[in-house]
Amino acid sequence: MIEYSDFSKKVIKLIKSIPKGNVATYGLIAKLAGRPQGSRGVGWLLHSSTRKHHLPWQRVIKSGGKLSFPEGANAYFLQKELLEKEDVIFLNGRIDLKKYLWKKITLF
DNA sequence: GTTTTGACAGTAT
DNA sequence: AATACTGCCAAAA
Repeated sequence: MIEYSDFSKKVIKLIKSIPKGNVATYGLIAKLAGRPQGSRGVGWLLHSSTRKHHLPWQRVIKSGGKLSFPEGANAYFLQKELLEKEDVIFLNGRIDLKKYLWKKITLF
């Protein structure tokens, strides 16, 4: 049975490990997965694997704390709402990465 | 095996 | 600040 690449598996695992109330950027995920510049692969995997693995895709955002969708898109508001439900507050349309960026610490 | 797509990031203009 | 261009990676067609 063919499986995903190590990169993909790591990405999936990492995303599943994002604690509630935290967010991660594509670049960060890619970096942790071993491909510092594979943010696009992460994005692809994310939307592609979300069906198979119930991934918290809403916790994965673009650099700078911005969502991956243009304002006005239905998915944008959906994601925003999901995040706010998890105590992630939006400031001026962006997330405060200083507070919510997942640093892979999880030493709660 | 080559081309296309995809929910990106970084730099330059 | 906003846009354009480039670099990068993985999966599907």
